[in-house]
Amino acid sequence: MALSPRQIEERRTRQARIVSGTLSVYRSKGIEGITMDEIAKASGFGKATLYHYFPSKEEVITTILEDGWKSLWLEVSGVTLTGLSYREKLFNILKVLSAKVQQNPDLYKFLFKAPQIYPIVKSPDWESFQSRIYNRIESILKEGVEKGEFMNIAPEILMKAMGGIFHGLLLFGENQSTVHDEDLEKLMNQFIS
Amino acid sequence: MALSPRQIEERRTRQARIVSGTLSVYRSKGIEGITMDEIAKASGFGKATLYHYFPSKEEVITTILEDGWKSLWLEVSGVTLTGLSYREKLFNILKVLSAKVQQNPDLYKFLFKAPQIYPIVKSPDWESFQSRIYNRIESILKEGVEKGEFMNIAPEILMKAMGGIFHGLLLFGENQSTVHDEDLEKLMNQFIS
DNA sequence: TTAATATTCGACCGCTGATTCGTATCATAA
DNA sequence: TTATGATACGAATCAGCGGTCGAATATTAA
Repeated sequence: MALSPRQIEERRTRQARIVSGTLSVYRSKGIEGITMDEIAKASGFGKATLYHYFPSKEEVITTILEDGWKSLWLEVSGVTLTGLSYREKLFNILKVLSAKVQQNPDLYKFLFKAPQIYPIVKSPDWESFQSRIYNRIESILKEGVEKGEFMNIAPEILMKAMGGIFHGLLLFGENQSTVHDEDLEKLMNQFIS
Repeated sequence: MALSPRQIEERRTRQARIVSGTLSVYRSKGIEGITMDEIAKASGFGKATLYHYFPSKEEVITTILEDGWKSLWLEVSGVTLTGLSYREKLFNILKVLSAKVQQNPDLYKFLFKAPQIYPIVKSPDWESFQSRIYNRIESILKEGVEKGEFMNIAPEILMKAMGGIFHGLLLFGENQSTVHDEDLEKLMNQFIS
């Protein structure tokens, strides 16, 4: 018997509740503290019930990764770039990324930390979103360097350095005081040109 | 009965063998793959024997952290800074760090990754070495900014960004192609001034 | 030589955490 | 109203891992 629309809707709501419970466990107990018992407690279900909504813990994790990377990608892909200088293109992308990240830092910390700890996730769909983002940035860097708008250094290195700055500013340390667009822009401009 | 010098020496050798086995497990199986069974296999001892040389797994880990951070600090503290511009001071320090890190990337990846995963290591002696390094760099940044030699931005932010670059260039990704001093210098100069 | 100590190790113990079982209740289509 | 599936969950089960045990073998100070 097929599920009614309402039932499907409710299933989704409960899945979302579980996902959000998982993130709240992450927030309070760190990534090692994420156990099915804790997720159950935090999301208000019995432990066994979780398995009606996700086939495994891994699936909970990958759902978070996928939702997160996808939403970042949607943000990035929505940025209009036509008729802008490379510097502006780059900065516009970084700006939306930074806004998104700062609006829910724990989620985005999780996005970077989780894959280091649960290494071999089968069929990592989320990676495709991640690489779309990276590719878009990297190609801007590459063209910017070619056109002489950016400093003349191998684009891969530039990319790594950029990624590092982004990480350092937004995701490092406990108390990430908010980073303002002006600071970000200042640093990036300085860095890139 | 006290141990003879030779026995002490041999103990140390075996401890070193265990430490190095641990790092090789880390290299091949990642940080989650580090179990006492694996360490035993990799270092050529029976599991029980490990406990004659280290009281616990945690102690193996902290030994690695301590040795690593200490050796970084020794390198940094040996850099002469008198009579140099802030830019040169900074670059000289980064240069020795970079050399050290690139000469054994897995070890230094481990130095940064391990504390994220084994969070509450009692009496973390290694942290003192870490903070000595950070302090030395941060104070150069601070003075450089004050004296107007570096770009005018809050030194903490500069510090985070610097740390990020360093991470990004040297410790990120699987295939860290070697980063040459010239690139490092170019990036830093660009960035800082 | 011999008693004490150092060294070695596989098998076992206890715990933790993911997953499954068995069962009970609820909603709904026939 | 009743049979089927959806929902719920605490109690088992099972596996992996840190750490210990007990016994064997080597070394060495007397």
